[in-house]
Formats: sequence, structure tokens, C-alpha cells
Amino acid sequence: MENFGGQVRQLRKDKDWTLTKLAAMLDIDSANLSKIETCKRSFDEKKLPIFCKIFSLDLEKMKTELLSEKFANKVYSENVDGEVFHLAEQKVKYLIKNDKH
Amino acid sequence: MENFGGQVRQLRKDKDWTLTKLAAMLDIDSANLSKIETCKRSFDEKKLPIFCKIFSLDLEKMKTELLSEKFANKVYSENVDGEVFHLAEQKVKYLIKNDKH
DNA sequence: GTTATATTTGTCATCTATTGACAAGATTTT
DNA sequence: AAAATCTTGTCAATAGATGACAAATATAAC
Repeated sequence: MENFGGQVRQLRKDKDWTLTKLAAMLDIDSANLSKIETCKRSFDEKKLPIFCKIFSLDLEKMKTELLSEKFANKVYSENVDGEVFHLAEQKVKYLIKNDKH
Repeated sequence: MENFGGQVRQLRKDKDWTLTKLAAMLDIDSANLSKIETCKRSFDEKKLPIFCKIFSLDLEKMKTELLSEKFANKVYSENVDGEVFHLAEQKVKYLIKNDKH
């Protein structure tokens, strides 16, 4: 299981691109991309579409990947019970069931 | 499965308190508490300790409850795959395993 | 080993989202 | 219908996330 930043770095290295180059393609600062790859910042969700296009990745899948990481970081850093995810899952089902009202 | 706002309202009604009264105890605006109870705003996590004290609730449990609702709302509103929670769970385990390094 | 290239780190400004506050309207109770 | 309670709308204040830039460190090329 690789974290998101690590995945970005791997993809970039596979193409032999510098931070500067990829950062330019994503229209972000290379210093900030460095922080993303080293997990010191999170990847801005708004940049996901262009990111996925560059690396031919499935957008929905990466959205899920990115969001799961945010959830995990929150739960980890605040020492919340892992049960939180089961609860959340139930709540989503409930929301969907009671939709269209 | 009751949502968080509904729980607050129920607890308040059980005591026969007005919004104004509970809001004062929580040191928030009664209009905003109304929005919380009707799910138009989320409950501020910082107010959880005092809230739990007032109603003799377990803080950790309510933290989990509140956070799961935020996760659920996000996933629901952005149409993210429910798989996100399984992923997140794995990631938390991974973080814990690789802790203390 | 020195220069150039690439990456990391720190800081602060800016933008965005969340919450606070207040006024006015609607509903309920008495 | 008057009083009390609750809801809604709006905007200001605060907090959190991201952008931008400079300087430091590390890596690679020569």
C-alpha cells in the first residue's frame, strides 16, 4: 500500500520527469509538488482531472484513493476508533436509500 | 440510524430545554444550534466535550459519530465509491503499523 | 571539487471553507 | 393575538488549505 504522494513520485520517475516539469504541467509550484510527493501537503482535488489525464489514470479511482487517504490521516491523527468507517458506510447507505425526496 | 442533528434535538427535547437554553450552555448562537439540529450545519467538534458533559455522553463515541457523519456526507455529495471506506481502513492500519518510526 | 540541476524546507500571502453573530420571518404555545 | 420558540438569510470573523517565492540542501554532470 503506497501513499498518494509516493504514487505521484513513482509515476513521475517512471517518465523521468523533474518536479519542475510535472509541476508546470499541473500548473503548480514545484516546491509544493515536492511537499505533495513527500506527504507534507495533500494533493489538491481540483488538479486530479489534469493529473489523471497526464498519466492515463482513472479519475474516479484516484478520487477514491485521494479521499481515503484524507479520511485515514484524520482518523489516525485524532485517534478515532476505526469503527468510524463502518458507521460512515451505513450512513451513506441510509442517505442513498432516503434520496430523491 | 439517526443523524447527529436529530440526536441533539432528541436529547434536548428529553430535557425540555429550548434552543436558547442549550445554546447558552454550549456558548453558541441559538439560530446556529437550530441549523445544527436540522442538519443545515455541522456541529463544531470543539464543542463536543462540553456537549458530552451536559448530556453525560461518551466523548470518544460521539467523536466517532460526528466524524462518520462528515465522511458520509462527503462521500454522498461527491458520489465517491463506497469502497473508499475500506481503503481508508487499510490505510489507517498501515499508518498504525508503521508508527513509532 | 566545483558548477549546474534538482529537491526540500520555511515562511508568508491569498484564497476558500467554516463558524459566529444578528436581524427578520415563521411557527407554536399560552 | 401576544409571547415564546424556532427557522432562515445574510454577512462578518476565524480558521484551514493552497499559492508563491526565497533560501538551504542534496544530487548529478562536468
